[in-house]
Amino acid sequence: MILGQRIKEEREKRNWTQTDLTEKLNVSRQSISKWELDSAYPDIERLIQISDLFNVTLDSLIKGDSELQRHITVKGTDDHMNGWEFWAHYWWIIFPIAGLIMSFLSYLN
Amino acid sequence: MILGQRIKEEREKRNWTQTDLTEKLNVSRQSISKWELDSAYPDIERLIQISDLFNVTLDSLIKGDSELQRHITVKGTDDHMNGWEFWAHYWWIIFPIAGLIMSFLSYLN
DNA sequence: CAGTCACGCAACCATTGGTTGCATAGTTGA
DNA sequence: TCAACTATGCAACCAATGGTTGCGTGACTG
Repeated sequence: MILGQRIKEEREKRNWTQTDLTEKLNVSRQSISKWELDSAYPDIERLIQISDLFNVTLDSLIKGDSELQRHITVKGTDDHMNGWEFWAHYWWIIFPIAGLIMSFLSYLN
Repeated sequence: MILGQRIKEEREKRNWTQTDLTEKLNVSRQSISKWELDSAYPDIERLIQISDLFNVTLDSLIKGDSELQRHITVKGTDDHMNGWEFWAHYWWIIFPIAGLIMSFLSYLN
């Protein structure tokens, strides 16, 4: 579980102490320590508070998902995708490849 | 809390019974009933399983967030990013633009 | 109307998240 | 150098709650 790591990360990014978080989330400092050490997990209500406080998605907190990783997940579990979905997923790789091919063709000219 | 509603929604969308979910998630049928009635919340590990099984984001499950809302949130809260973060975020757009510029330059040749 | 399916309710139990209190390491300043 | 303070981790305890088993009920169905 990556959650503890992520919470600590976001906290330190803001130069907050665990005690600082205490006030913002209304829990004891120990709870926060536990969360960060993966010795316990915050309950759902507090998870929402945390994601709101840090302005990050729950997926980013819990799964450590970045946008990119998320696409991979979707891809791995999508049983079938139509043409449009394919484009929506892979335009970012098709685009530069197309660009490179174009430049190569121009070069041949 | 919207979670129960969302789970039920995704389950019924697939015409699954609670018992069907039982096998896929390795919990008793009662637990699932409780989740859907907001009489209990699945623990984090199972939440991840659920989001993977249904192929939806955790935010969508827990907050009821749509993709759109999610993007707005993410975008609106990025406070500052250093050079590297910028690259990490935007390489996918810089890449194809570079490709297009290259092809254009080759064309001028 | 017996059998079955899908689901909710109630009671019990075990897990675990949260709290209080104490210990430790690092830092600061007289 | 050593008290004082800060930031964090560890241990023990307790209450909350998630999960399970067992039972009840309404809706179909042959």
